[in-house]
Amino acid sequence: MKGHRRRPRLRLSATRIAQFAAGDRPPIGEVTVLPSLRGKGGEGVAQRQAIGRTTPPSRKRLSPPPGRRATLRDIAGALGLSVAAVSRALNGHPDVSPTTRRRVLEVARQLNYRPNAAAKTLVTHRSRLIGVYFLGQERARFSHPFASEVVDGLLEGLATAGYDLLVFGDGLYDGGAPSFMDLAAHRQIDGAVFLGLRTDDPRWGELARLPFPLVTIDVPVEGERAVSVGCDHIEGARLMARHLAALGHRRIAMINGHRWAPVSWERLTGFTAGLRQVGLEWEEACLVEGDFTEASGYQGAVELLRRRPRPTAIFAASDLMALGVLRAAREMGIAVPEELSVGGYDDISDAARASPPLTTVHQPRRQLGVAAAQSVVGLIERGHDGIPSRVLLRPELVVRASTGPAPSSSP
Amino acid sequence: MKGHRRRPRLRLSATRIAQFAAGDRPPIGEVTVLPSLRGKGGEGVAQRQAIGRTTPPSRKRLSPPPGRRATLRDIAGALGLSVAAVSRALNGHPDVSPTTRRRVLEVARQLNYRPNAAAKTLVTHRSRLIGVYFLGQERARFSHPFASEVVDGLLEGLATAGYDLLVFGDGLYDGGAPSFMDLAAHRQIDGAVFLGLRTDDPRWGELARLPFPLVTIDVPVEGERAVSVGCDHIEGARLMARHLAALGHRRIAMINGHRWAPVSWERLTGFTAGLRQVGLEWEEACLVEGDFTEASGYQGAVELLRRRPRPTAIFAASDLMALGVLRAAREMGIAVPEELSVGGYDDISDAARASPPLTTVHQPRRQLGVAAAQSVVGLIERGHDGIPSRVLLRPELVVRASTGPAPSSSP
DNA sequence: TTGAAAGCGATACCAC
DNA sequence: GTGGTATCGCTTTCAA
Repeated sequence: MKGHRRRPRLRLSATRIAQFAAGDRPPIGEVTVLPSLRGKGGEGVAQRQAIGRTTPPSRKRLSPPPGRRATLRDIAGALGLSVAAVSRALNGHPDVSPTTRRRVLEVARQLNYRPNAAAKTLVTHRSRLIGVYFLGQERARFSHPFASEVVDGLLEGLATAGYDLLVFGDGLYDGGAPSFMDLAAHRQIDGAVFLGLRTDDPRWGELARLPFPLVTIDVPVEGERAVSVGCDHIEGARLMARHLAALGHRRIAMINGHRWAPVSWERLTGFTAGLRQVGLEWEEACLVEGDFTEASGYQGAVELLRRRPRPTAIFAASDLMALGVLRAAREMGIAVPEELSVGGYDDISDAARASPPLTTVHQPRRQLGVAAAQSVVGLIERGHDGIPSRVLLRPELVVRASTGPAPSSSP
Repeated sequence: MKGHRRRPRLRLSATRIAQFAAGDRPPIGEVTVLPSLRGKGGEGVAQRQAIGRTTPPSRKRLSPPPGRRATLRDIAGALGLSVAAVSRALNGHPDVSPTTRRRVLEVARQLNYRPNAAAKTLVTHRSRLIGVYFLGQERARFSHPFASEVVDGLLEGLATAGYDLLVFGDGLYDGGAPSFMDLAAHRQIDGAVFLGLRTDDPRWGELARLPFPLVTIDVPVEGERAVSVGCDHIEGARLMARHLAALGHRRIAMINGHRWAPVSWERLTGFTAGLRQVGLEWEEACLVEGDFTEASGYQGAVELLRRRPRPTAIFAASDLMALGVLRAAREMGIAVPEELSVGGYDDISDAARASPPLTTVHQPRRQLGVAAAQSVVGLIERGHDGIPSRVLLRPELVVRASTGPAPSSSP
């Protein structure tokens, strides 16, 4: 491996931009490569010394070293200081004279200095990198309607705190599910966020030994170095139950998610509790188990809608499944909401645009991500003191056209 | 900074899992922290020597050093080799004896050795990190319907090649748009992918000086170290034009994206060319400029639908805008497709579920991402030889219910 | 084929 | 306050 780098040069033709702005044609950037090689080894040292000699601690305007980025040594050399002093000045240590700090900062700016994360990581054992694990989704990671917005919030929260995000995920690597630790070890991540973790994941035991803080979304985990962030799904499902009951429905069915997701248990619990609160009985027979996907919602609906007497309302534990229910109803010629009310969960963007628009339980997905970010960062930087071990955000019922009064007579 | 690390320990109660599987209650992981500190400094050296002494080159079963990850020195010590030899063996250099390599690999496995990316990056100046820049989207990054799936493909392609993905984006950092280089310099990324780059971005000139290969999505850029990946939008828009014309439409309007996106020019060009091919005239008056958002599509539609004679078909250069058109038509009491045909572009997931389902031009988004990944990696590892400077994927017309025969009489 | 040693760029300890 | 220096884990000459 050579370690050398070409430095490309791009010239964007301003005329072309102007032309395109005038609706004429699109701009084309032109990139040409100049053969200047990246300096290394002895050459680099020579350059550094040259900088030290030609620029004594004076007011001369400095410019970045050619062919490579400025380092602490460059700043130290230009100022006649030691790298140690420069490092302290740059990192805000108290034991630097104000004058020195000022001069260091100024030269750093002039040389366009940027700290080298790799070097920093090597010596501090801290990378300022957070790993996000997308679990149980073969292909849809960022394009998963629920996960994507959580990750958006996560990214925002982490950027604010000065952390970067690294993505891991099932199905991305050869040879089945790789160990969490293997993925993490290479990049020395400081913390991790888990999305879609199932309780039957063979690697559950591994979470044990992760040498960094972790946050799970929607999966309760107890411990000093772990935080779980999620919505209060018991409450969310309860809201839906009361809404349907208030509309006069009595034969209410539910299509739940799979049993390996803690949220399934929570939503079922909340839903049945809600029905019970208004004096309705819940029968096990009204429950069908899906897996959160559209297809499973469709299937579950077909099964439920063939029963006699037919349920007048179906609560699906995810919007995707609820969309499947709508499709099944449409195909079976059952009018929504006249003959059947349908409730979903998540409030994904498709929900509002479905026909009819879906009544659902809104989850503040972006805030979930932000909360997750704050939790990992808090755990990393301040330890578990003052960091809640569990963060529960409030879900909200969104009533749209897919639910309506119970039909007076049953088919 | 101490550099010390606690090692957490988590015990997952197996009974609880079983109970939950039985529908009883959800599993709770229990994490407890043991006070064993991470070794460093002198301590670490002592451990290493101990390993070297207690395990001479024998067949003894080795285990990872306690409290820290194994390093090359551990392997070397256990085998009585030099770190240099171990490094060469692990990296597949030819100048190692087969026996040595075998033994090194075996010990590495036993010690659960993982290379340290930071150390490697520091010396090789290669990080195996690719930066993806989300531009021009304040909040929706991963949750943007177009971008998310491209990034999914990108991630997949990169993982296959052994690269990781780092995310940058506008609005993530304080103080306005930061320089591309500033973001990249810190982490020493090996290459970059740009999404949503506008031709009026003040940082265009900066692309010039990026010291690594770059790929733009949907923005043509020429140069040895740059590749642009996208769809053939001229062709895509042409397909839509011919489809609408074939349905008998004569008064056809278009809502384009903003002029700072090269795709806008391409789609307009293709659309007018398509109309011309079938003998239709294109009037500038039929063009409204939006900005790809739903709101701008709505506005544009309101404007167009107030005109007399009213257009009988509208082509929106993005599905989001087309959804806005549908909303406008609905509010204005104009039936789609009976009185107005609507075409979109992108085939986002909402398109198929819209009512009526949207006729649109499908873009293979995931493949776009995969192609981008292959391009950056190719550029990095093999230089520009044999790497196409531009990759154009084929779009596809998807006909759904939002387009239909032109109404015989005009309102 | 292997080993010794010089860094890569930064931090932190210990003197002064 | 400041400087010298060992060190993080690894790659890469250069000798042996």
